[in-house]
Parts: sequence; structure tokens; C-alpha cells
Amino acid sequence: MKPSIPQGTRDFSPAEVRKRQYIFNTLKTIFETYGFQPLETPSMENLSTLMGKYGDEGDRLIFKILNNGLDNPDKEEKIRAGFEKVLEGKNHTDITERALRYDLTIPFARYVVMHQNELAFPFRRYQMQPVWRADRPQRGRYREFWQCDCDVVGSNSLINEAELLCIYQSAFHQLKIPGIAIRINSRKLLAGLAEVAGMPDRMMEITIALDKLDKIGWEGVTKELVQRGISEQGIRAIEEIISISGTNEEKLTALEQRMAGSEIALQGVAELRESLAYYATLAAAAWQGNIAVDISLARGLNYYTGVIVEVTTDAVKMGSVGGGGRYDDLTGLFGLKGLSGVGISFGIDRIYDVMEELNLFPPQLETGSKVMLLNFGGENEQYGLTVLHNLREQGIAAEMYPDAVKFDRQMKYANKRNIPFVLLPGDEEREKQRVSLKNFTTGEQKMLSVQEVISLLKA
RNA sequence: GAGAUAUUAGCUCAGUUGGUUAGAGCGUCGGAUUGUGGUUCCGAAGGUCGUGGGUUCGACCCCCAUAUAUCUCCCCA
Repeated sequence: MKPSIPQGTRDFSPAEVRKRQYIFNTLKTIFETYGFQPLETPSMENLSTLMGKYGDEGDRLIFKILNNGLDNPDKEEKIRAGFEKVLEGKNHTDITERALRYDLTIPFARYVVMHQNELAFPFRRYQMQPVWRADRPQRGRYREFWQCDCDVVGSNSLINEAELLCIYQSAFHQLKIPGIAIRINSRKLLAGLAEVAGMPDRMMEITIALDKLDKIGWEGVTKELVQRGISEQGIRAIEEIISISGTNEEKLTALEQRMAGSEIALQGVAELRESLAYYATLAAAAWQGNIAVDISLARGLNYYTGVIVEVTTDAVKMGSVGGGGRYDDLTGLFGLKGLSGVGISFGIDRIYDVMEELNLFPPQLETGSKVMLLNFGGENEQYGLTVLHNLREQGIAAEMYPDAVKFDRQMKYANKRNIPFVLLPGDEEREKQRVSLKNFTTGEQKMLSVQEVISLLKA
């Protein structure tokens, strides 16, 4: 049979894994520096934990796992009844009761609720694991992809927002990704916008349309708003507000004036202002780009309630490389009320694609063994193994060709593997208790003692 | 969930308006070179033309279905 892998999934070659780990390690170091702790949750959750948390569209994209034992004759009637429900588009626990993780935030909320008595709040955790979505794959969009989340729960302070902004800046600075733009907004401003437009209950529809502003332009947004039944007067009010420009402070001041009648909008402005002030104190001067207030930023997830952010790069045509926000009552879904959280997510698969396209990975990531010993067979093989053992004891990454085949072949192998040095333990070397070291870059070769080889390779 | 384009050797791609044995470069393998790689030279292997049906005297080419990739809508990281 012809081997294949499921749609939207990928193998990662040794070189790719090294590069991905470079990203993971960079982020991990930053998270730890900011006092976040690692967490891992299972690949599958109970379906009931996930359903209804991501909107109708989200529910449709959850990978469901078929129950085992569906062929059990004793349960045939129950299973047939359950299957009827499935045919009607509903889930039934007799057919499926588990599903693959759809994101890391809901499992995190579930974990916090289950372990609330053991945790010290505010609880700061980071999590880097794969998630699965039954979406149609496209460029930069997979059915299995890794999320990398960093959240704080149990604190209302906007210092958290500022710190997360710092983490974004620090990460993209260290990964050297150019053209980074961070946009920031508040769900409260969007709610205020709906109020000012005279349609406070239509916030979701307004924001979904508004989110497409940089893609389809104001004209397209207008069309969509009309389609969604927003009044002409409302649309004019929205246009007036989103056309506000200037520095962040100029925008915030203007928003304050234009939306003075909306309590919630004023609250949103105040929160943005405070978050940015904390950020200014914490931020490093070297970080590129600034953070721009953008009232048209929406973010899809329906659990955000406060500040929201999104990170993009204009260096490569690609969707966002990160996003996040504050959600006031996430754990409320699982019965723990009054716990506020705020978090960000890194789209590491997209970050990888961007870095690959721009050639941003350090070249030295590729190296494996530093030295390979040729296998001369017989007594020389024994001698080679002894030398190999000595090298490894000194912490030098080394390997010996396992078969005593033609030297030509062994050399070609080392060359292809990009191993920088080759050792030749042959008759003459063994008799003298020495070894010949060949530098593959220069082609230079010298007969040395094992001790000399070790100090040379360690340097 | 809807629409569009593509799929020929391990990889990147030619090709045939439907007509015997389907081509190249790179890679792989063998040899020149069994104590010397990366260069060079010589040679070889490798394809049911994505898969399954249909039309036809005859299909890699036309039609239908299906899988995968890419793009648009939708949604999202």
C-alpha cells in the first residue's frame, strides 16, 4: 500500500524538529523568566467539556472520537437510538463522549476549577501542546497544530496585560522576526460602539463585520453591516468612531469624547490607557515597533471580555502569529465564579513558516555528532570503540560507523551528515596508540594522541 | 460546509490537438578509487502518468466519482 498521513497533519524531519525546538525553547525561557509555570493536559477531553465553548462554528470543527464497543450486541438498541440523534446533527454520549483538544484555554480553565484548592492564585501557567481542528487545511493552517499559551488567572490587575505585552515583544525580538505589529483593543469599547450605534445587543455582529476592515475595506464592512441589519444611522456612528486616527493617546482621548455617553466604553478606554502605562514602565527600549490601539480589532473567540490583542508581521503574507485577551468569567462555565483571567497565544506553526521563509533560524542548529570514527574492522574496530568511549565520557557528541565497509562509503556518509570531523583508527594509529583526525571543512589531517584530539574537539 | 486549480521517477518539472517501447535535471546505486569525503568521468536502477469507474478499435490525454495539495468564501492560529 501507498503510505500517507491524514489531511492537514505533518511529519517533522530532524532538521525541522531542531528548528521547532529552538522556537519552543526561546519562548519557554521567556515564560520562566516572567514567573510562569508549565502545565500539560490530556490530548482528549470529555466532549461535554468542549461543546458550546467555541460557538457554533467551533463545535462543528471539534474532532470527535467514536466510542469503543459500538458493536456490542447487548447495547445495540441504545446505540442505534444514539446514532439516530447523530444523523439529526446532535451528539450523543452513546456514540461519542470524548474529543480531541480544540485549544489550550478551555482545558486550562477546566484544570483550574478541578484543582482550585491546591493552586496559589494568581496562577500563572504556560502550555505548549498540539490541538486539533477539523478545518479545511490551507497555507499556514493545519488540522493538527501546536499552540503555545501563557495565562494568568485570579488577578484583575492590568499589570498582567502589560506583562503579556512584554512577553510578546521580548519573544519576537529574540526570534528576530521583522515587521511585527501589535494591535490592542477592548471588548468593552466594542460593546460601547454597539451602544453608540444604538444597537447594544448586536455587538457580536458588528464586531465580526468590523474585524474584516483591513481585508475588505470600509465599503465592504458597510455592506456587511447592512446585510446584518444595522441601521444607517448606526453605521454612520460606527464610521465616525473607527476613522479616529493619531497616536494611542490621541485616539483614546477622542474615543473618550465621542463615546462619553457609554459607561462601558469609558471603562474600556481607561483600561487600555492603564495597560499601556504599565507597559511603558516595563518595556525594554530595544524592542521594535509599537503597540497600536485599533478599535476595529475583534478576535473571534466569544469568551473575551476586556483587553484584546493580536500580533501580525507584514514581512510575510500570513495570518496572525499571536493573539489573546482578558476573559472575566472563563471558569464560571465550570462552576467557579468570579475568577478573572488574561492570556496570550503564540501561533508557533505560523511563526515557524515565517522564520523559514525569511531564513531566520541560526545555522548552527543543524549539527549532530561533532566527530565520526571510521570503522576499519577487526582489531581496529575494537580500538575505535575504546576511543569512542573516551570521547563520549568527555561529553563530545561522537559516533562510529557501525559496519566495516569501504572507507569511501563511510566518508560520504559523514560528509552527507555534515559531521565536521572524522577520526581514522587504523593499523598504524592503533600500534602507536594514536589516531588520525581529519577536518572535513579544510581537508587537513593530523595524527594525534587521543588526549590531543579531545582538547582540540572541546575547544 | 460551498466554489476553483493542480496531481507524470525519491525531488523539481517537460511531454502527447486520443495512436507502438513516457523524457530531462537533481538525487539514489555501481564503477574509475577496497587508508580518504566534498570536485570530475563512466554506467545502472527507478514510472499500472494520484486512485476507482466510464467513453473509445485504442486513454497519461476526454467524462464521472474519490483522495491529497494549493487558492477563494466561511472561520481561525
